[in-house]
Amino acid sequence: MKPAAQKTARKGRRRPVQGRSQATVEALLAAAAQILARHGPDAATTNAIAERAGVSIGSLYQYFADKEALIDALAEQHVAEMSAVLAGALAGAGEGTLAEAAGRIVAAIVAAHRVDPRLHHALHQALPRARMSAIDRLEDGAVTQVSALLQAREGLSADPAGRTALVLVRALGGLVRTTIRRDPEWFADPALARVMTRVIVDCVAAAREESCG
Amino acid sequence: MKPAAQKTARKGRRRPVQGRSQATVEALLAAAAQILARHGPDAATTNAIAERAGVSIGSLYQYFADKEALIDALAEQHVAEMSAVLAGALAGAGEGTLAEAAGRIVAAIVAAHRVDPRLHHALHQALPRARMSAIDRLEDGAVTQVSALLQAREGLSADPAGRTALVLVRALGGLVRTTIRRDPEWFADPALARVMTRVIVDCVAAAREESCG
Amino acid sequence: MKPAAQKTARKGRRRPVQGRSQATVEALLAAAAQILARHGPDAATTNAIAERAGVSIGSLYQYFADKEALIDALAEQHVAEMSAVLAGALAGAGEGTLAEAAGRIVAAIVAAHRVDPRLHHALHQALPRARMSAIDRLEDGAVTQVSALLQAREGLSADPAGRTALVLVRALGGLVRTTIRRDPEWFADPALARVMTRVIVDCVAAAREESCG
Amino acid sequence: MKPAAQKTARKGRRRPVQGRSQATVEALLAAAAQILARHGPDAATTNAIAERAGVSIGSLYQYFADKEALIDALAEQHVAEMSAVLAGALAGAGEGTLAEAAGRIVAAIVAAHRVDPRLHHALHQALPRARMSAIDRLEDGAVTQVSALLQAREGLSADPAGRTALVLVRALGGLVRTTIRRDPEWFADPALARVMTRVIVDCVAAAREESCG
DNA sequence: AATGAATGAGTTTTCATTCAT
DNA sequence: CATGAATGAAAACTCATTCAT
Repeated sequence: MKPAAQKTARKGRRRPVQGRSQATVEALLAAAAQILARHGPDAATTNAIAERAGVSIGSLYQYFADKEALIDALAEQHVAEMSAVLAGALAGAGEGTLAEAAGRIVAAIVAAHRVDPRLHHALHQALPRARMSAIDRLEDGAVTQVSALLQAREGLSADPAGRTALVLVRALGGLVRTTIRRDPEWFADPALARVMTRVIVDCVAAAREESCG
Repeated sequence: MKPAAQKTARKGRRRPVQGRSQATVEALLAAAAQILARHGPDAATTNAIAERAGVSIGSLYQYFADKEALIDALAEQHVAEMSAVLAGALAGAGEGTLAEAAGRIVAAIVAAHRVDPRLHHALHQALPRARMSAIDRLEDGAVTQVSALLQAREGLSADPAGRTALVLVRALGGLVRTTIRRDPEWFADPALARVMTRVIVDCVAAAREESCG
Repeated sequence: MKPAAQKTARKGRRRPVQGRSQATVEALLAAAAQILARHGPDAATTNAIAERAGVSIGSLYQYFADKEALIDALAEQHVAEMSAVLAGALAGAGEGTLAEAAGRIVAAIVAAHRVDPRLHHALHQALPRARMSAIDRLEDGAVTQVSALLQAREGLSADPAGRTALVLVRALGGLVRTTIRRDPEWFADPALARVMTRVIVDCVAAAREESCG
Repeated sequence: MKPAAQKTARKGRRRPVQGRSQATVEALLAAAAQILARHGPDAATTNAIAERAGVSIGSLYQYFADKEALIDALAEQHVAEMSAVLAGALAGAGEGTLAEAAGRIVAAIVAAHRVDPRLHHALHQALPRARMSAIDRLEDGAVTQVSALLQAREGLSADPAGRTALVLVRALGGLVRTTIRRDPEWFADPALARVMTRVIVDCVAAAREESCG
């Protein structure tokens, strides 16, 4: 199911089940996340990761087929965390007026990006083009959820709902990522959230018009 | 004036004066762009670049202090091209109704990203956080232009105009970049342009309300 | 305490703890010494050193931050050996007549230079002016010992003793080094030792006169 | 006759006879001397030398078969200058008492080493072992002159005169070179000259005793 | 399982030298 | 003859990966 696990399994590495192994794997992932976030992709060598994890380089290869598998697993983990935050924040997001709902969607996107913005950026840089999949899947999940919400709330049909969700997630995601990198202090500004909310409301309105008209 | 040229000079590499040299430099930049766009940052080794340029590795170092200087120069060039396209497309963008103006802004952003989307993405990956400056400067230029346009057309004051421009450029830029990477065929769809135009119109309306109200 | 070790540590190379590592480091130093002595500084490339040591190039960099650190460590080792020989030969050198003492000093200097004359010369060539320190420290040590000996034996005060020791060590050192390089066979000639002994006796006499007169 | 010239001729480079060529060659030698003296052997690349000489790299190879030939020629030139100084200072050195003569010999050695001490040291490092010849020939010349002087003045026979001259030249040369590198300010101290003079007088006395006894 | 020493292919970079203009 | 762009062999150094202990 999990591609990283598949790959790991494919090359014959065991999936960790026991406590000690589990701890080692977690230490490695945490070390990789830390180095990536703090020092960027170039600093994230396998030796550096193992050292920071307090583990021998041999142990790293005990649990990950190669460096790629480790980075993939980390991306997977990070995406799962962001997804969880997103899903949680989006739980009752459909209630109230459209503006209220939009505000909650915005809050959810922002909250998700707060999980580990620097790691998020580093993974964007580190993941080879071909396998941006982990991060792309995050986006897809967000789109699906937002689309479902739009259909349920606004009675939009699948197509305009999906397209609108896609536009919203990508546009607001891009805005959030760039802002978090370039003006992290402005990121907390409620004015930004207001603008984003407005964009959602308008987009939904546009979709409804298009759909009905 | 050009930072890349400055750097090159600073480290003592000759600036090309003869025709032959000029051709070599251009071949190197073109080769780097091609490899970066087609095969990603990891494939862009100095040897590979020199080889594809049909030039010896020594020639590469005749004109660029190191690999970084070459990538910087390429980023500079690419950003200059995108800026030129953007500026050209934004030239008479202020005319007509707001919707028409917005449409032209969208067209400009799209046109700029059409210059070399894959290279653009590769540069995003290749440029370390510290030296994203070239690409960031492109964004800043776009923001400045859009902001000026808003002030001139809509009579907005500097602050809301600048903030609105920032939001628009980042949001639409993010949307465009992701879409061009993941759904390049959808990129040409006029529906996408329509949504983006609508977002602009609404954002401007919001800014005007906030400003006047 | 050992600068070379410090440097190695500073740049993050491991210090050898296991027996295997220790053997590798020794093999590398021996190989470097051999190549330096037999073929000169230009032949002492890191690859050549690793190869002659029967070790991969990667192993060299496991233990030495860079080529400079390796050469420094070798110089340190060589100087330590020469110092040990010198100190040993100088141990009871103060006994007997002045002529006898002088003879033993000469023997000590000669013995120290016999340790590895060709390596000694190669290090002189290989060490940049700035980092001749290792070899200079050897000279300083010799001066200190000879100076102490003169003060104890001849009752000279610190200043003339130090100056005389400096002159003797540098003059005889230079003579020995040049002779060992250009006329190695003459190096063993007792006539040479006789002349050197005579120089010492006379210099000491001169120092005593100057001091007393 | 001149080895460097031979080599140059052997590989088919012309010997410069015309004014312009002569000037180019001199500029190249001067540039090489300057770089060697100021920045050491590693900085003395052929391109750097040509550039500092204000001449194209091609011109360098017009007059010197390869880098070695250039360095050789420079060594030749430098040795010739030192030889000239030495010969001049040694001209009437045989007059007066032995102490006076010795004083003049010392002055000659010192004067010769003053020509360009840093270049002298750099050449010592730069010249591969096999071809120290230029500098060695300087030493040989000094030995010959001092030996002749001893024979003429003191009536020594060839053997002890030669041996004594060899010892003196090498010992004092070594002393002078080390001192000029490590304590350049002390180099001018008349006390140093006094000690050196004393060494000569004593050595000569020893040679006479040995010869007569 | 864990360790960490060892590996070596692959990268960046330099510099003596050539040769077309 | 002079020029300087071009060359490419070779050097220093890195880092993912293996394997003996």
